[in-house]
Amino acid sequence: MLEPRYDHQKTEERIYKLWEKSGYFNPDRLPPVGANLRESKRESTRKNISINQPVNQHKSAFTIIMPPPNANGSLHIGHAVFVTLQDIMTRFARMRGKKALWLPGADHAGFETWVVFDKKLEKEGRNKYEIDREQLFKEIWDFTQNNKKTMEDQLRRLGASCDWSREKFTLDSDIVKIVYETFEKLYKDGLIYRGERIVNWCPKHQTSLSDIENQFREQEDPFYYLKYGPFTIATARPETKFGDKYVVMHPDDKRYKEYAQGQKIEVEWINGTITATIVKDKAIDMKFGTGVMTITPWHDATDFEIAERHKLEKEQIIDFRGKLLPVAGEFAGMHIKNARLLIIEKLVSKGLLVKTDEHYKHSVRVCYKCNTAIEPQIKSQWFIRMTAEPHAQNQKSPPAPMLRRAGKIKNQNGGKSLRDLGVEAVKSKKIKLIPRRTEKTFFNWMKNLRDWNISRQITWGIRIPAWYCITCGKTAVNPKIKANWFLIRHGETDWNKEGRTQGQADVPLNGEGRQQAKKAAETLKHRGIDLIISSDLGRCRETAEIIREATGAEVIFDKNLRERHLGITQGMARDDRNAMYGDILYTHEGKPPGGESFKELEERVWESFKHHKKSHHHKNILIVTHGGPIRTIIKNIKKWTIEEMLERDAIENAKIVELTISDPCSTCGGDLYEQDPDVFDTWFSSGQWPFATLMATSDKRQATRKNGFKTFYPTDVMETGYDILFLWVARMIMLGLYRTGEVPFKTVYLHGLVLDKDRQKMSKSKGNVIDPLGVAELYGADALRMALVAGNTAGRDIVISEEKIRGYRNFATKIWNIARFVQLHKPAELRGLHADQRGKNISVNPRLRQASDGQVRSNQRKSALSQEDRKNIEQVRKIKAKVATHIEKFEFHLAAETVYHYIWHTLADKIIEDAKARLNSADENDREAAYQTLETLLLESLKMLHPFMPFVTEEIYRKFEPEKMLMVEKW
RNA sequence: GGGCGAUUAGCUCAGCGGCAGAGCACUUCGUUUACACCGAAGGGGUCGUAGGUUCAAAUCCUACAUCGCCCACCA
Repeated sequence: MLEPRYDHQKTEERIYKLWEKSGYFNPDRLPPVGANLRESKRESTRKNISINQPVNQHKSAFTIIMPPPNANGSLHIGHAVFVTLQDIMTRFARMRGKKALWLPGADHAGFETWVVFDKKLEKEGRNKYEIDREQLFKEIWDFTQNNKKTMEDQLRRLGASCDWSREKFTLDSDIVKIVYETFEKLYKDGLIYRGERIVNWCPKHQTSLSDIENQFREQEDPFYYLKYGPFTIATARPETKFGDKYVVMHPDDKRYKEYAQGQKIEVEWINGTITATIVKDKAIDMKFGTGVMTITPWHDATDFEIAERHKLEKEQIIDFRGKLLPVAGEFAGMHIKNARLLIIEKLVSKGLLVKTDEHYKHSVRVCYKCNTAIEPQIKSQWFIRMTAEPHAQNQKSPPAPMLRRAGKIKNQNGGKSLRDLGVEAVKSKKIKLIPRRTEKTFFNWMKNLRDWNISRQITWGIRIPAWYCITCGKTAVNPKIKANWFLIRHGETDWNKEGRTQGQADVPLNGEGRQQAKKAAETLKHRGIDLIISSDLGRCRETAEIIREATGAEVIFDKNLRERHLGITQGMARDDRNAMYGDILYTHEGKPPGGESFKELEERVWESFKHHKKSHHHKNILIVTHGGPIRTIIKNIKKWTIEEMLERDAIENAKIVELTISDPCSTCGGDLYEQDPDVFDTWFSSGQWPFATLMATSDKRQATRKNGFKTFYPTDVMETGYDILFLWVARMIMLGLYRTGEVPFKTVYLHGLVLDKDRQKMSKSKGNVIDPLGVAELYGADALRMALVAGNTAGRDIVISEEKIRGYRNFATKIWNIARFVQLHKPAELRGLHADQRGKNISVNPRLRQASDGQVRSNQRKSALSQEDRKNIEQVRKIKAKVATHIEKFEFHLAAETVYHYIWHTLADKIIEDAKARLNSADENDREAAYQTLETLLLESLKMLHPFMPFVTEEIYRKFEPEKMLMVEKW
């Protein structure tokens, strides 16, 4: 008997476990159609099934790839929206007999996680720049893995019927491999290039960002009109103006027709007289200001493009931390914030400031995460070419130099650009966006696409698979890596600390040195070191020993890797040594009394290195040695002169230098490479998510998985928030089409943001955040799901309030009580019988069920049903069909409201009320018919409510059909 | 500057050519016998404004007003 009140807290977890245990989340393990039996019963009934049923009737697949939540926090209410909508579609498809796959995952979320983790470090009083790259990566890895685990549990709490056996993380090695292949293919097709181009630099996070990772902030700044020779130019950023030596005007501007392109004039400028060159360019707006401007190509995108067009020189004025470079003269080294007013003062004193507009309003690009003003910089970065002709949409932009070889470009798409591929897929309706109006937004954005910078200067992410030949700099994309070699200097000694010359003196590590070695060992632990080759001097030997303990690699010693012998200077304080022997020490061939020359060291060490490389080139080797030998090795690889080498900073204690060995470089024959230090923009990897996940789920254990991609791709629906239409959806469309030749999904359903009942965006600072798990705890996941669906259309923001959720909790109780009522009125002769027995003995119920499915109607015991009964059964059939149509048309709100209305205001308020008298009737036949009708209506209602409120419906269904699972019942 | 959207009951929103709808809130009444997380009845709207198309407009078209979102290299 059902409890008087439905207790979601006791039920939901139990039901979820039941589903998960059944294995039916995995479409490969769905029961044959019509053979819906619980796990425990399966074996015993298998024979029966095979006689009557074909083994698998699940012909077509239905696939949704879950937008992988960022593994840097826990789920918020926005996640609950996607869980609800996607679960509705998946459960509906499953009940419709499809091989329904909802593939879950999590995103490492490169920059976003980096920002979150950075804040965490700040709180802990740590600085990310002082943490070793490998160490930092590992910490963030652990952080994301923990979050991921939490999120998985949360998804379960919300009832997500996704196939956990296929779950993927964006950093899984099989995913990374696929991402690398895409990168390589793009490179070979000429759609990806590395170039010195202007990028959006966030000075706080010290990385470049793509164009869409910026926001615009309106602000008011003083606007300075400056005298520049015969012209007046205006700027809001005087601190960039030091190097301005081009003055640009529109070619048609009559005011300046006396000036010719290329003409040179002398002008008095901030730090003295400079020679300015006249440039005529149509990018100038004649109506703005004086119609003349000077340009700063290094720090402004427009200026950069003008400079590219006219092949002008570019000079960096501001460094990557926002400080002025030597070109700024007396202001060099100052932060631009502090320098600005001082520069203005100087301009005033030189009589160069014409006037100031104090209230100039303009929008400034800011980092979308930290709101710091973006500082455009020129940097060598990887870009994806989005358009057929570089910047063709914009006559102001010429082809970037690196793209001049346009003629060579070829790819399988008949030379179509990524943009064209995407636009055509949507235009031709191969991909449909819901709501339809977002297609306009999509086209509008695609029209103005610019090349996409995918390099990020952060640690957290997928390292770009580009290696550069250390000797000549040639690029090798995704090369076959034979081995990784590491050079490490020993840890600190007391002599290091005191600045005493060590040479070959046998000095032990100090405490700090041992700590450094341990830290390095931690880092190297995961790098698969096969062999450690160490200098035999104590400080190296100890370092090697510490690393051996962590990595388990064997250690061999090599005297030839010792530090340079410094003869009588060994033990001397550095200053004294340099005073006495500096002239000799810092030349190639000079040597101190009793010591070695640099040349001798170099010959000894380089011979040794070459020897080891020859014998161990296929192994991962760690060489533990000293500062001198490491610099020597690098000098020889890079073919530096001794002067070039001496210019470089000394190697720090326990500093690791990484070298990759691959096939010899086709240009110089060298086989040592260093990897690009940058990682991918997260969206480059998540843009490949639909095909990457399916390609990667070819599990060795299950033969059926091998065709995972073939069966489930293209996927059916991509359901996500409209806020990432450009960031993610557009990229998936383009990369999916490019890589697989097919659309990644047929329909895109975009939902809105979740707002509170006052239409406010939820934010932690406003304190109006609704925690979906808290709500699920309080009112049940079913109630939350219903509240998120009802009354909301695609693409519109979703307003949710506690009252609304409470309303649907009441609904769960309502249907529970309907079930109680029905159960309570079960005629005595039907009570205590199991469902299948009942079927055999009485066979009323199955017949009714058939009728409700609109199938053949049996004449057997027809008289038992009243006219009204038949009408009611016909009605529920119609309602169910209507609900199905709504779901198929992605009108989830209408589907939900239809079910709600039927159950509450038709089934409960009318049908049940009308049935009360008959259920107490003296006529046994009538009583039975009334009951059977009600039970049928209830079970049909449960079916159509199930995708929306899976827990309570499953729980009730089990009370009536203990052998069956509603989740896989036929709709 | 360009694009997209919204304006319907007190609130949140559906409806998008055929008698103005839902949930919540409100009013009145009811309830021993599935449910007060309930039931019955009810009040409440010139569908932003002004034109137009149509037999018929909340719905289609055109302006306007107000609000919101997205995109954008006027120095």
